[in-house]
Amino acid sequence: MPAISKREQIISHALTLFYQHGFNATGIDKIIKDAGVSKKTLYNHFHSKDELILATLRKRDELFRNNLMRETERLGHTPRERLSTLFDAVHAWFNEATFSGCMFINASAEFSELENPNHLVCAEHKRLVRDYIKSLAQQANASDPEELANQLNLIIEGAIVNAHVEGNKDAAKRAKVMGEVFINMAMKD
Amino acid sequence: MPAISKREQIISHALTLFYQHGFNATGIDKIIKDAGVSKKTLYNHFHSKDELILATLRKRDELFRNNLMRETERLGHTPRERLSTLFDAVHAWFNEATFSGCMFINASAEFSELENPNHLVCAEHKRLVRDYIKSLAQQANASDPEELANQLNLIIEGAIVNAHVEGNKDAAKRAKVMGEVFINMAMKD
DNA sequence: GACCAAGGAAACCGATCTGTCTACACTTGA
DNA sequence: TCAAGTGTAGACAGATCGGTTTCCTTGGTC
Repeated sequence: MPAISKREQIISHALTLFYQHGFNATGIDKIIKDAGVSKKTLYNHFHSKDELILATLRKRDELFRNNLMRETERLGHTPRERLSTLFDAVHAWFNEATFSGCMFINASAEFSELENPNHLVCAEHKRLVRDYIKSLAQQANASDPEELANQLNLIIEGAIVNAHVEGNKDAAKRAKVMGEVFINMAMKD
Repeated sequence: MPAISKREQIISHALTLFYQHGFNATGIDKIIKDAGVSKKTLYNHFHSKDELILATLRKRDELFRNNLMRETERLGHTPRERLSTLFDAVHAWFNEATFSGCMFINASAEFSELENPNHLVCAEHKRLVRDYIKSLAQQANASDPEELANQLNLIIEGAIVNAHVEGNKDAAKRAKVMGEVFINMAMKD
């Protein structure tokens, strides 16, 4: 058993390539070349490119949410603070050198039918992120945690679009100010 | 001179195909088949697929903004009202049968480098939409029209993502409620 | 009637796509 | 020692990609 399994190796490189160049634009040959595996090995682990895409999206969901939660909780110590530092974590993400938008928004663009399995994973990811925000809102005793989560999530989505389409690296700062408005509204009553 | 020029005919069909299936996933052969023109004709009017994509995005920008402005102004009669009916126009868009997200967000996903000409047109489109909102905010005597436009725009972007990725047809309703908060804040002082 | 630009149909080009297959090397456990 | 499993390298298949070219028709215009 190698230190990193071939499967993980393939997913890891596919992740980078799909994220930077898109799904349709990234060929299998490029993936196996970067990952340093043979085509046979890839097709031993994944029956098709689509299956690889699915596995890649699932991996990205895991990595992304873990990172978001870790950063949010590292920067803020009370639930109330964390509703705010959520935006700081997002800000840090926007300013990573490899930032290329939200992989799930990007995937939804290429697999636009809602029933498409790849698209479904994207919707699921968005739901899970919102669930996390909701749990923070609940711990902070917001008046309507679900609605606050929906609002903050929507603001973050808007900031992501702003950051990616227009290259606005400060999109999260405005989003934070806007978010505070709703956080305060949900706290005072 | 035909009623509809071949050029417009090609752009029109390319628009539908690119919007529904994406840019990389849509082949030239499919476009010429749908448009009912020969490949020769297409390459007489456009030197490359990329040039066609660029022309298609420009056309979409024109059509989209005209429609957004028309609907917004049909539904609201004062500038203040129109800041609000903007969201109703967006709501109607989300509920069109062919809704498939924002074509410019989608294009930015496939052409992710900011310097890519196709991506630049997307950024320009977003700027123009924001300029329109800003002009409404100015007419409504908002305290900081530019900032209000940035805020409402960000909320709309978030709603678009919500509507497309998760298929939430009511995303614009929440966005409207959220938008009103900032509109009221910018009006009272 | 002569000319010409525009378009249509389709062959063709080289490249690339996803996916399959063969041949061979290496490790590991029985 | 041998069999099985896993890997590599890479040829190959068949389709499709963007794009070029050839040949032919059509519809004006002088």
